[in-house]
Amino acid sequence: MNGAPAPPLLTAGRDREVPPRSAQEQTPPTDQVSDLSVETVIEWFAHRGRDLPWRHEDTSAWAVLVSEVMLQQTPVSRVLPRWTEWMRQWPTPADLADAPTSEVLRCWDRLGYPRRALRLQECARTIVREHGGTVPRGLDALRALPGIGEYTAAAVTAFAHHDRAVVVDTNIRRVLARSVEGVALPARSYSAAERALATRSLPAERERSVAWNQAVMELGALVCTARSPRCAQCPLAENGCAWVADGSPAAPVDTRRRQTFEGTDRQMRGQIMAALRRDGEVPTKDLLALDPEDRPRVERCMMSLVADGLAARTEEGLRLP
DNA sequence: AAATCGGGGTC
DNA sequence: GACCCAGATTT
Repeated sequence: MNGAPAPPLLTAGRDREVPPRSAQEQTPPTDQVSDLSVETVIEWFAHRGRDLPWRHEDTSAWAVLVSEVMLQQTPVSRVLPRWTEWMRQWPTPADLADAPTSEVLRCWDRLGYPRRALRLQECARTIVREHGGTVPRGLDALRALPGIGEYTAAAVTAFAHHDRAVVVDTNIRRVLARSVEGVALPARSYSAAERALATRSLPAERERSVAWNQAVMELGALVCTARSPRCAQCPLAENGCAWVADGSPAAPVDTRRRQTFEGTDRQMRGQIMAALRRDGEVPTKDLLALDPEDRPRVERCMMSLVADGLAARTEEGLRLP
């Protein structure tokens, strides 16, 4: 555990400003979150942190895992009602394992990336089959579960099992990029240098590490936000934030452009899934009407949904699996 | 390393 | 209209 050799400490993101260091420098880098900052952020969280249901003491490890999967690329506000209904219907892994997949996909509703719902059910089945129905401990065992990657395995370890783990999500990346590196935004892709920074910023003591993970993530979600950070309310602003100390320099303009959603297969798949959730079964002719101009696109998306296990073929068209 | 995978709120 | 959101998986 944590046995991986530390990546080169001086590698920085492509678009990072890094103070020049000589190549033969021997001393370990000091750029990390100070003990005082850790205390300050944990204290801030105690007063300003949100009261989210999956943070309650009596919430099961499984319920925490479900929340983490739902929160992958999905804002808290949209997860809240879906998580509540989901946990009411399927409180344990065994409950979800036995549920009809069509109902699972309907309850997932419009959370997006519905393959997450399929993987969550597969995850439940694996937990029942291989772990006696209880969420396993340990990063390796968690990572082996469907739909559980590096982040979610660490989050479940920290927030469900209350063990020490290096949690790095988009919020934590941003807080560390600003407060330690002094840059407005982290690079688009997650680097080994960032993992190393998060690792050396994590308090050694178990209980404090859990509190830090929770608190710094919340700070990124509520204060150190991507668009217009509320530095006036930030406990780090006058307490060592490198970005504020630097005069809050703007992020370099990003010339790359993201794929527009309109007209993509993703949008079409979403429309087909919406129709299936509503009617259960939909004739092909009705699906083709979703884009009369581009029949190949509709057929391609129907094929991919079947291949993903999100839909099944009927004589007429598609139905929920 | 890059592409793909939803959907909606927000600026 | 572009960006963002407690990422994972595949190529």
